[in-house]
Amino acid sequence: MVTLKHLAEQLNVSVSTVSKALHDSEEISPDTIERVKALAKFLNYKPNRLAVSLKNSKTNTIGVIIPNILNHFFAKALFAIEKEATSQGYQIITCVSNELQSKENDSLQLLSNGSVDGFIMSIAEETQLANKVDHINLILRQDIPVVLFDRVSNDIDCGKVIIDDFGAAYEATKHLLSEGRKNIILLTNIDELSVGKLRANGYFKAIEQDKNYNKKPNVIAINRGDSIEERIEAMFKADNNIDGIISIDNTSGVIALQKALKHNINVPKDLSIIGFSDENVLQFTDPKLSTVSQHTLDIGKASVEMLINKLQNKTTANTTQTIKTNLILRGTTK
Amino acid sequence: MVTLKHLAEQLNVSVSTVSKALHDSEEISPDTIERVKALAKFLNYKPNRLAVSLKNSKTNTIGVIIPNILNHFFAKALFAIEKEATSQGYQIITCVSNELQSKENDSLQLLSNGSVDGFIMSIAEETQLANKVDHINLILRQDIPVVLFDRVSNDIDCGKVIIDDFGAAYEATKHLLSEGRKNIILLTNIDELSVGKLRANGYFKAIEQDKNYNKKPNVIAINRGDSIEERIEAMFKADNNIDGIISIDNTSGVIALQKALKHNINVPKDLSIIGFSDENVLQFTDPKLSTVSQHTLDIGKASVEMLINKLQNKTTANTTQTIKTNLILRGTTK
DNA sequence: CTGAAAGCGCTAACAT
DNA sequence: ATGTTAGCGCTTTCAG
Repeated sequence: MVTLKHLAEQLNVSVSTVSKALHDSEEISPDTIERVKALAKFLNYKPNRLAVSLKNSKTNTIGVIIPNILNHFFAKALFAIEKEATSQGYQIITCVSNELQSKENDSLQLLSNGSVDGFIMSIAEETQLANKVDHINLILRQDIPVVLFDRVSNDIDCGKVIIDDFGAAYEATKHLLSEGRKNIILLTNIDELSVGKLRANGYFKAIEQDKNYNKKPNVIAINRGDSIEERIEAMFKADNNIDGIISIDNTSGVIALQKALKHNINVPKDLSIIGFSDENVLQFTDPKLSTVSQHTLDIGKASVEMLINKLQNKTTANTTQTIKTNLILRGTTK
Repeated sequence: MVTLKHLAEQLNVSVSTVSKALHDSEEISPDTIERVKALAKFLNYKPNRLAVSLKNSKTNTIGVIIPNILNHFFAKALFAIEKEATSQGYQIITCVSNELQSKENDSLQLLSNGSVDGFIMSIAEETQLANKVDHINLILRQDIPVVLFDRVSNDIDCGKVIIDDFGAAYEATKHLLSEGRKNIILLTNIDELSVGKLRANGYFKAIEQDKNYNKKPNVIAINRGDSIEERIEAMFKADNNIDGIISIDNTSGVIALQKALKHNINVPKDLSIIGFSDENVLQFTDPKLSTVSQHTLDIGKASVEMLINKLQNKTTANTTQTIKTNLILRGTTK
């Protein structure tokens, strides 16, 4: 590896002269600057990032901890985070918590030793269920900024990027009601997560407000480990008057659609379905699923911007940014 | 941040004593070791990774460059890489090339400055099309080990982890032939990639060897930007005697199945379909797609193992490891 | 058993 | 305009 010292020796100048020259310091003669740069280029000199970071006490690196990279929402968020971070001159170190609090804590510990300047993360399911967030607050207390996205906690005082989960589900339900649907099911496999609860509340509120709707809210919560397909099959068998489904996670909607078609239910004539965004599965269905679009790319981008602002002391307050969603009506709604 | 110096001052010993104590050096008295460790634990001391890396000239970090994180194959590979690396005490820094040679090169340059000990990567489409791999060879020449997985190049002399693409497609095609299929189409949207070519060759070979098969091989290559759905619709319209489809990428098979069902073709009675693995879409189809399973997790794991062996000088030769695939017959084959 | 000192590669205040 | 020096946090040789 080529170092400043190498360059200095070759050119018979001091290390500091070389360093200054490469930074276009006023102190150095144009002539020297040119010679230094020429040799640096020739030898493909690249400043050692570790040394620079150690010296400056900043790494230009962001630690990203996501619960599950095989979930398309998080993959997409990671994609956006990587893109925005790179464009702002930051690297990212990625860790996957696998929904486990222990792994989440390990990653936090592992990286909070000078490896990263701050964290962007979405809380593991286990952490959220137990609402044990001390490990994250510990990081904050070490003055390492954290930005939470999607899955957040009220017990953590930090920057947050979320969507209006309540409002999005409320609007989606209202749409189904406006179609005149009389038997609307809410389908969820994220019942215990903060976002799941908020979305369910949006559904409850919309139902409750509608004087003409006679049925009680009806939630089908699918637990981890349960077969989504079987639950949905059973649902259709148990009640053949379902005329509206709102799925608040990113898979059960597609599966419901597929099962409905298999049962020869006419979608959207006799049954409307609205899912929460996962655009990548849309190409696999016909008709195409109507969804609440989460603008995942915006969420990732906003998270990076918020963290970098913190890192560069442009912001000091902890704000919560709400990314707006929109209902995209495709083939599974009237 | 707590440093060795802090501990040393608190305990009235020297920095080197503290360092040695924390490493259980024989030179230090058990008593001192205990005191040092107790304080370190109390203050939650964590060695600064940058300093350690700088000192030791190794980072215990692997640079991972993948073409597209929204492709489920790569997301899964990344998942496996992260998992195995973590379990072996390595961190990963993730970069996404977005199939662009320029971004691939940027990442390589960015990280080859002491940030990582080695790379695991799959070549960007652009790089593979042009077969311009100098930027990768440049890294190798700097003695930074590289392991390539899935998309490789003969012009790069390094460790490689691949599947037997030729053999997998050959076997899959043979299976369709053994069912007595007489009009088998090969569907691909990765026509230009090395793996795509190899798989197509497997198909050609199987067809060629079968004396009873009268038709010529028939490849439908879908280009980037083309609508997969439209191409497949057109395919079914143009020829209503298709009785076998082998899809060698991880999406066109599912789409073909969906379109076939829409055209009321009886799968698998009148049409068999075999895809290349993308287990995550399986839950969305009925019948379930028969696939060549790529064992993506094994690919990721093997890549990490190969790289770490290189890093730890356990291996010196550049080997190519072939992960075996297997044909999983589900609902879309007889 | 413990400590001093050098050095990893870099930056920056402080000479000259 | 250029050089000297100190120091970021750590490890390790060598001296005591």
